[in-house]
Amino acid sequence: MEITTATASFAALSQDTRLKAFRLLVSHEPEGLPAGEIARQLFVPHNTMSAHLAVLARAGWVVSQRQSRQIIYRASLSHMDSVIQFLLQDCCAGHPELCASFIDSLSGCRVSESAEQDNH
Amino acid sequence: MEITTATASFAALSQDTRLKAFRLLVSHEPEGLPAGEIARQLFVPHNTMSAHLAVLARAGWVVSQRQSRQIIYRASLSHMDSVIQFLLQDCCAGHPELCASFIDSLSGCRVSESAEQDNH
DNA sequence: AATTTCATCCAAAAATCATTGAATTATTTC
DNA sequence: GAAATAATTCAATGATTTTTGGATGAAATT
Repeated sequence: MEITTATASFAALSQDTRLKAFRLLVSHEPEGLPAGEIARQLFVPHNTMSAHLAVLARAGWVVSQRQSRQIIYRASLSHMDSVIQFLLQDCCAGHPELCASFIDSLSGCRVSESAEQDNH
Repeated sequence: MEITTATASFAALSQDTRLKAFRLLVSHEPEGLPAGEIARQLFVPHNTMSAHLAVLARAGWVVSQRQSRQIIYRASLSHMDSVIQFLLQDCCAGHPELCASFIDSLSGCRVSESAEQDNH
């Protein structure tokens, strides 16, 4: 990942409404939510929300798809994965012990019941 | 992690010089680097760098410690861990399959030789 | 084809952030 | 204690971002 891609990604999540919108979309995977519904749930005017969603989309955090009159937004979990990889990169090379403790802290997340495939 | 802590954290890394400084410090763990040295390596005036380091410190990405005339900065790997946890949080609850693929992608990071302890 | 609904685009004002010369503080050295 | 070194703080300017009223676009309904 390029450094400019990374700064743009962080900038996109550096704003309250946008971070909340992204998290909302993560919690609504994989169905997604229409723009207006996101605005409603976050108590933000639609045009303001639209501007924020455009920033998130430009940065790669969300993808959108028209569905009749609505535009459905979805979180891009693969982008999230890329950003996390980027952060850990230098660390894993020089300090594998952090990666170890990090994997430990993820161990609460078991993959037993749901085994779905996802393609975004 | 509070949402305002999270937005402040992302804002701190949303600027080229600051992101580079943080990565530089990650790659210099655990010794750290003095402020002036960071400024020199990134070709930034010291007062500009000082302002950026203050932002990183306020957000929790770095910690500093005076050592005679210099102020040594170090990356806070534990803060990085917290931010990543925050990002994955909603995901692990609802979509454990992403965490799985994420753990997979970390598997290249072996912890065999270095087994140091770290306390920040 | 006019109306309604859902959403984006435009443009301008307000707010926030980045940069840097000059001044200041803290520490060591002579 | 004066000079030198390392870094921060101050203040002012320039640049970017956020917000939103109003206009426009795209699809469905009548």
